[in-house]
Amino acid sequence: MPNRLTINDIARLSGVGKSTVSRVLNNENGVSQQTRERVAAVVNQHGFSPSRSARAMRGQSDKVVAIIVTRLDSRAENLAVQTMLPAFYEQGYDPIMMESRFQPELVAEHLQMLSQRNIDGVVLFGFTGITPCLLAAWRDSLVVMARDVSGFSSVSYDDEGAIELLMAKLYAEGHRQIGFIGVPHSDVTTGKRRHQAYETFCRQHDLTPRAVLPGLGMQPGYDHVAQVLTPETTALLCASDSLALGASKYLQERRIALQLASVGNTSLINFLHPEILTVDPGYAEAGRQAAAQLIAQVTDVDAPHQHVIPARLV
Amino acid sequence: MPNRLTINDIARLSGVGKSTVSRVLNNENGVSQQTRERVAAVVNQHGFSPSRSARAMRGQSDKVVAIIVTRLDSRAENLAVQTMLPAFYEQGYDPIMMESRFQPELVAEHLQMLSQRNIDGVVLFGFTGITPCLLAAWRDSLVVMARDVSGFSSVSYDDEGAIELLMAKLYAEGHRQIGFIGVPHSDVTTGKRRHQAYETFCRQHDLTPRAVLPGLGMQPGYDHVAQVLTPETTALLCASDSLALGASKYLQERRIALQLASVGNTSLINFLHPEILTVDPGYAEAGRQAAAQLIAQVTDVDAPHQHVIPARLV
DNA sequence: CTGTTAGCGCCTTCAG
DNA sequence: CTGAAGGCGCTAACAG
Repeated sequence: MPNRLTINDIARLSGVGKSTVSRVLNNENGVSQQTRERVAAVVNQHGFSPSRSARAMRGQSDKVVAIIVTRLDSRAENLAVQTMLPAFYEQGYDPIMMESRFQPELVAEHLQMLSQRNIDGVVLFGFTGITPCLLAAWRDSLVVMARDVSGFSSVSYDDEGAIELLMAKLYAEGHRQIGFIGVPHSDVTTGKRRHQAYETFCRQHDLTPRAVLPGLGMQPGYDHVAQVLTPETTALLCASDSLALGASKYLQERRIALQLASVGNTSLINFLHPEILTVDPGYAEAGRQAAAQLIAQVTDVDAPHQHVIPARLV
Repeated sequence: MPNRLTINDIARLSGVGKSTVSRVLNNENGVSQQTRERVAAVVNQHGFSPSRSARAMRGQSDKVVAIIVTRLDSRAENLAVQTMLPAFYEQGYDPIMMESRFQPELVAEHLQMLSQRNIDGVVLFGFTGITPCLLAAWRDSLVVMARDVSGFSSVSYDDEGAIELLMAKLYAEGHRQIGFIGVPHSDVTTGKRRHQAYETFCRQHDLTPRAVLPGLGMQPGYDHVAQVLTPETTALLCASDSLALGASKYLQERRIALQLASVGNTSLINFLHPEILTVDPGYAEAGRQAAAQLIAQVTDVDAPHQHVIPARLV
């Protein structure tokens, strides 16, 4: 692993000056085809690669980005990160990872730490409590995931679309008593938007809404499903896969047969409960998009931009 | 986020030379208390932090490590990484993450990429197909997780101990017909060792072993449980939590009541199936240990070392 | 105790 | 088209 060769060695080995080697390395023009090939040969032969630190010191960019997830074991975020990583690597960026655990203070600490690293940019998975002022210093080099923070780039999911898709499908299948289990409105996206989309659909189709908003997680799902169930209920819409998991456990225990539907298409739920109707919020695409957007932004070819990923029934 | 101050600025601002500032920054001795405090004040006041690249170039390390997980959504690995990250950050190391997806070629590619990055060290979550020669170049700066590769540092789980713990408990509860569902022996740890520990316990306690080794994952668990069930079977031991999840789905569907036991204590399984007897292989501790070992090793205060984390009933 | 002087490996003028 | 010379921010000798 020691890459002890330097640009000087390569220069000597191929009988040219360092600047020429540098030009070849950076694909600059102003080098004869002959020389270029000769240098390239030596470079490849020795598996030489320029020192990133030296580069960084000269220019600016370290080519390092950070990805701050809420929890490492969030299935949804995993799916996004899974496409994000390769996208970054392809462009020569090294992604370092951090966990916020839904704590704004931890985000602050992490960003603090990152600012001492001369990081190029940050992808932050948003959650309740993230405020613009917390991120102020990063206006140009930050992409928020799953949430839109005014003034910042973001890649978010189509909450309304996802709910509409599911509701329309349930409705088409004949369901008229559809319960909803979600997240408090303090969570704008998973909470407020999804719930409102549900309410809206109910209103437009003359259905009686019955909703409960205990919050994210399996346990809340389990504990609170009962509250939206009436003897007539035939279907239940869940704002997230963890809620669906919890709710479905409850229903199974009570032997209550209900058509479940949920936002969030993960392998876990697909295996455990293939009967659940799910919609893919586009995690994979969101990951790619976030990486692309961040790179575009820090490479100065793009301005902050709000991007919404369309949902897709599966 | 631009840390535009340099050591020179600090020197000027506090009326000393750069070397003095450097000494203060690195807590070296040979600076009067007076001067030290004055410089420190200026540093804090301006929130100055030295450029990592410049430091790295001057011969110090980059303070960057890589963590190569098999899958970002492995619950077991998540738990280990969750403790590993803070451990690295505390020591000033930036962890970059990669996914191997159980493909040795991908590991090779990643290591290749890392060697051009002048990385300090690597934590690699092992799997079948990882050979010493693949890792040869990293002998001194690599820690393998969950597997021991001869000649390399490793942090592994106590496979035998975990199985014994579970079997002993099942036995103590009166179970005499205990099935086993595991992983082929090509996987030395989760596969061979756990299965053999099962066989050994059966032999020692005069039980009739009944095992099937379809491989990791929920689907294999679901598809193959039936093969180890007899009318007399009262308990089933699973080599991993995903197998347990699969098996338990099958049993639930068939309304077969069985005491399940499984290696792998994750919140998912604890919620979904609290009735399953689980043993914690010590993921959290393993993560801490791996980080500590890697740091000790690259700081040159330690030699490669095989570490085994004890299992613990929960 | 403290300042001065060299580079680390690279990119970037600037001459040739 | 190419090489020589500087300097990025920092640390490590070496002088005072």
